[in-house]
Amino acid sequence: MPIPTNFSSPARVSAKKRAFSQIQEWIIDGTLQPKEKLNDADLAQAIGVSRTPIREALQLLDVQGFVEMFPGVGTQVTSVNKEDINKILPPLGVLQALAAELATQVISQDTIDSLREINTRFAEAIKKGDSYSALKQDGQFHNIIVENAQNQYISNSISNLQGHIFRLYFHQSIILTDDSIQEHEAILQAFENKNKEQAASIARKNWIRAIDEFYAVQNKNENKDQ
Amino acid sequence: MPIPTNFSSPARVSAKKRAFSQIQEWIIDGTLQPKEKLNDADLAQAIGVSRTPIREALQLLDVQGFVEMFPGVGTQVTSVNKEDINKILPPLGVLQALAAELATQVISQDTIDSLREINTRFAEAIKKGDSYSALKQDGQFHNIIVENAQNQYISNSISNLQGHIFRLYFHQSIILTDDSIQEHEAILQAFENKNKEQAASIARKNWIRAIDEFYAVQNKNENKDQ
DNA sequence: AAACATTTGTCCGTATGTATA
DNA sequence: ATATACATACGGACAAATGTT
Repeated sequence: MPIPTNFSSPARVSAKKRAFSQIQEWIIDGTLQPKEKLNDADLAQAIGVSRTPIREALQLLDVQGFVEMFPGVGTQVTSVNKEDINKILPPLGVLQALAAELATQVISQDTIDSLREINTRFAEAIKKGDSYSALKQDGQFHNIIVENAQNQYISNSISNLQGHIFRLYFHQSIILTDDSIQEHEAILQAFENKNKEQAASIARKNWIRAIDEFYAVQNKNENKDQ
Repeated sequence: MPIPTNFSSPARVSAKKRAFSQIQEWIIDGTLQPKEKLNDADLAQAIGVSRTPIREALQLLDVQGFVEMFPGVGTQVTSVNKEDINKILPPLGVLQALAAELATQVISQDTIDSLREINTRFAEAIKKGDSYSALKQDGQFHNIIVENAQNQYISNSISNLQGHIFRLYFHQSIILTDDSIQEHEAILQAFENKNKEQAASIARKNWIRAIDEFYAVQNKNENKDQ
């Protein structure tokens, strides 16, 4: 009997991309733990491809900072220091602020309206305590702004950082509070007023504030941090 | 006769890294022209390695935006629109500003002194009209600041953008003027005064100003720009 | 300290898929 | 439209390098 190839492939997707998405997902959701050593042969067998696409995927993950490759030695999942939130949010904040500033000049009222809808769903998710959904809505909100900035260099830089944010979420280092709801609305009003400085300022604050909140929660949950 | 492999390898370096550096250099200096189609086999022969490290190098260059890979079709050097300077400098500016802000709190007087020396060499290069040397000194100046910010996420984002700046230089889209000399000194003084807001503000201005100068030169050299 | 075992880095062959005649 | 030629994506094997007993 001939081998039933492509028995259940919903869409044409390269082995490399499959490997990349799968490994990234495993890292973000914690299936692959920080510091865990990655063996390409094992991964190849697990995902059902050869070592080549695995290696290629790992190199991309290396560039994005999800794994660390030591040439000739091995590859391991990068450690996720919770304090990294202090390192990720500032650059993400200034880039998002820049994106908001640029978007101000070109964003349409239609887009602003749909952003407002997203913010409504975001608010609902927060109220329900569905933090995963909240994070996704929040991500979509900001992604639309970034798209409107129409700058590939900004998009690339931001998307690299975003992956790490999601990962920190799965490590319970990030919380989203209802302060964000009002800030989102304030950004939208700045858009409507074509006030780019204000849009940038609020956008940056919106990201930086998460650092303080992170530590507030840390101190509440733990007697001592360090 | 056996093939004399590694006839002149000064240091142990992987084939992949050699391929990456070489191809990137060729793209930046214009040996490989924008829109030029890249063939793995040809590159492999030219560099003296097999196709695998070539492919791996091309994927990294793809992530960095130097080449564009069309799966199953081919790989080509990305086109370099001179207007891209408008897109690269703003994110680079805000990231460099952030780096300067963070560096302010930790930079030592020794480091400031050596930055001052670099700025002197930068000034000399400008006076001599040696724009390549000027660009390198300028790059080193800012790299030291970035290192002092001690934030890997910022460093990564910046280094991605920096490569494109160098490439634009080779396409005659970038000029450095002596305004930068004073601005560098102003940044150093802000460091000495521990004034992080000022350091950030000047650093950003230092990068953004290049956009205006670019257009000033454009308008001087051309009668009309599109 | 030396030989072993494991894993990585590299090579090259092949098949799938794309563009062209 | 079919067939042809070609480049790419992937697979599997070898060899160099590491660290381990």
